[in-house]
Amino acid sequence: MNPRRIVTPALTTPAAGAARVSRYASLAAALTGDISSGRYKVGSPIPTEKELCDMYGCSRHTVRQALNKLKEQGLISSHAGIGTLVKGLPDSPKFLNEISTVAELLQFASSTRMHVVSRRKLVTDEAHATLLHCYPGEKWNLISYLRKVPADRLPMGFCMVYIRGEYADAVAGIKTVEGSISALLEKHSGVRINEIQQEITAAHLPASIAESVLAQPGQAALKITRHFLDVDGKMIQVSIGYYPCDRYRHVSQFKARKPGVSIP
Amino acid sequence: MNPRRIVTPALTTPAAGAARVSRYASLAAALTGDISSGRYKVGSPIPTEKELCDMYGCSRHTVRQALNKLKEQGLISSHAGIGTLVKGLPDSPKFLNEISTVAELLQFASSTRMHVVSRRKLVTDEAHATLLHCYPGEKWNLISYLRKVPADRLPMGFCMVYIRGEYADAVAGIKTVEGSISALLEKHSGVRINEIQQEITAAHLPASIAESVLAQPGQAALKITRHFLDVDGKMIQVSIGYYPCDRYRHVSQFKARKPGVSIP
DNA sequence: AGGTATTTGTTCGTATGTATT
DNA sequence: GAATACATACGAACAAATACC
Repeated sequence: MNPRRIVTPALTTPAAGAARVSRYASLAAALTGDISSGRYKVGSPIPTEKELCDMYGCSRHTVRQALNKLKEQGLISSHAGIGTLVKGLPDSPKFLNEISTVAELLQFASSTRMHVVSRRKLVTDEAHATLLHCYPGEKWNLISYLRKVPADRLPMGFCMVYIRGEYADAVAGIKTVEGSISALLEKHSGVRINEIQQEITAAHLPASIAESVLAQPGQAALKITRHFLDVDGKMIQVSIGYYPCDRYRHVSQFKARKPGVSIP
Repeated sequence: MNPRRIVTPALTTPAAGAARVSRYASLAAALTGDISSGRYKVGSPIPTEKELCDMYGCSRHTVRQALNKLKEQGLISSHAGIGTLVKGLPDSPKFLNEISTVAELLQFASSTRMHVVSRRKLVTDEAHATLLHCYPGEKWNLISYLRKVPADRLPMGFCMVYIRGEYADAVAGIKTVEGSISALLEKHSGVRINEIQQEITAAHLPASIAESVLAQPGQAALKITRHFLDVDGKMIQVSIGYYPCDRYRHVSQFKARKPGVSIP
């Protein structure tokens, strides 16, 4: 039949006294590699448990622990009398960013407030059209405000918000706001934000903004640009914020999707 | 034979006829019930493996199979020396509305390459412990590299990656890498990254890094710090990257989920 | 159809290592 | 250092499901 010898590259030797990975974990990694490399093809059987014991020189218990890891990830399935079949290719894990509300995305706790510093109407030109992903000649409103923590002297940042004309009533006479502007829009006019595109870059603080936030011109700052779209893909609101370094950190947390849970 | 002591009546006795449910499955069901009934409370320990052996009159191996089922469902977590703690209630539906389509959270992926510039082993001190969320005295590896687009002269950024000692073999002799380091770790040692914490701030480019990336010292840059954790919450890898402004933009997209669609 | 060999599933036992108290 | 508790790994046996002759 076959030469009962180790044709397969042996497991990472636990030789040197350093901290090491468990045998079953190494075996699982090796088998995963063999599946993704095509050595074991989808739909075909992998070697039997006994054969794997011989190939890798370990006990059946260890082999089964490794196979269990692959089963948890949905890579294989096994049945008594049949053997173990490759069910699918290893998928790079998908990560979810767990946020539930727009307010959470904005990350400004309820402890911060917006203080409006200016407000004006405008008709979009070419430059606006590029920024707002709209056509020239549309009516929009522009509101600028400072984001502040009441206890702090220095504002966290300066923000400019473009709002499509028909929704601007929601923020008509407002001086200070808790929460988010998009929440105001949703409450007042019934638009439903369906998609948010967010871009974060580093920038040097422009002089005019530096003055507003009591910072040095040219200081490093986070520039966060967000586009808010409704279900039809219509641009509702665009915000551009400058946050001097040391006054704001953008934090997010991603968790792996559980195997078998599909996301539409 | 050994004394069949069945103190707890929960298990369907395997004796009579052919009640063909495995013992470990029955035990898992019993424990799940005890958790949802509040007999074992969230945050509190459940009996030790040995105690469960005695309570249910089965071997430790069977008990561990049952506990493994609960671990897969995220109900419990166990640690050597501590015991097994209840992590959450069964079927806790605490999932959220919006997802980030981060097929690549690390948005560089395929078109860019990492060029390793230095590599060393270290034993963590207090400062490391704070950064790595670990204890002083642990063995870690530190790899520094430049992220480059092959066609461009200027690198996108400079990155330092801390890797827990036992996983460092995966990147042992590597000079350039396509893709991500965490993918290497997963492939080589079988660790499964389960959670990523990401922090983005603005920073002024330190002189040493500015030199590496051919930029001006003090220039504004994105500083991106990421912590990679496995299912047990163990820190596997921590990366800190500096990306001068104009060389990299961090983009993400959030979409609302249809109301009523819940993720189990 | 029947019997046997193969393969995974379940369960026991034992020993040693590692992390924590 | 000792005791405790989980983690890893070896071995063995039998049961259940399937395949093959």
